[in-house]
Amino acid sequence: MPEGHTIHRLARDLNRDFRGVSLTTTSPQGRFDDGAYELDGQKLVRAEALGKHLFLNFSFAQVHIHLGLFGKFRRQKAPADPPGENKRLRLAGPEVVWDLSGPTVCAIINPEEFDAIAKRIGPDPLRKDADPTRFVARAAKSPTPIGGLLLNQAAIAGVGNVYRAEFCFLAGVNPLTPAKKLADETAQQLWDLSVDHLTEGVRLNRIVTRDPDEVGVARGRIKKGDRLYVYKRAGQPCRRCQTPIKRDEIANRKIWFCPSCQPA
DNA sequence: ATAATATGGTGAT
DNA sequence: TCACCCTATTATC
Repeated sequence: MPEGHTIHRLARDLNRDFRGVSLTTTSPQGRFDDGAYELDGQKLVRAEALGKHLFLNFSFAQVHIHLGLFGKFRRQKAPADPPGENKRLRLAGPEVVWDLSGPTVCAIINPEEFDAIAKRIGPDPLRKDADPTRFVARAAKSPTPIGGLLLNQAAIAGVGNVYRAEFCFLAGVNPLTPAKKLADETAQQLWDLSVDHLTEGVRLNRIVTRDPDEVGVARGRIKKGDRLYVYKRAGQPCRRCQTPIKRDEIANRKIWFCPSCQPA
């Protein structure tokens, strides 16, 4: 399940497999039949990620994909298994096949629609063209809890529920703190954390915020269950101070924090 | 076998 | 703030 790193990694992997390749496209599920028919036989010019949005730029069409909470892309070497019931889109090249299931969005869009999305979302820490001052300035004005602002894709694009909780911990910030009460330096620190950790997320294709030195192995070798500081660890001891981790809710989503390392 | 849960987002109220 | 959409995996009976 996807935060921004997943989508950027996907764009990279799809480019490696399919950039410049003519693809056979089908919608085994049938819910994207028209689109798949239109794309069929076109070359993938480039896959690109903007926050949690994925764009597949074909020779004569652009596809917008958003995985939502459930969406997945899976890769197989050809020859591929027969597609199951729930494949919205199959992209088949001569050597590799990618299947998309469960997306919130999978649609052909026009340039105006692309521009509208690009304009709507905030700076993306995984993009070189991102402007962090937009995030810092917005935080300085926002009465929203910082734990909520970090989930707002118009404020910072690509951060999800795992990273938002982990970044607040790493910055020593209580997630309920109104964003505008934070020093600009703290907002900037949250931005810097997002750049570092999302980049690591792309590299590892997984979320690992834990300091490898604490565990004594490389970040990529940290075992499941040891990779995060607070996410889904309610009641368990803080990895830094042993205080039991607390759970709360911000913006309809659960969030976890250490009441001692992240005081109100 | 069935229920609960999940790294997301939209649109109505 | 809430209901709802999308699917797969894990937990509970």
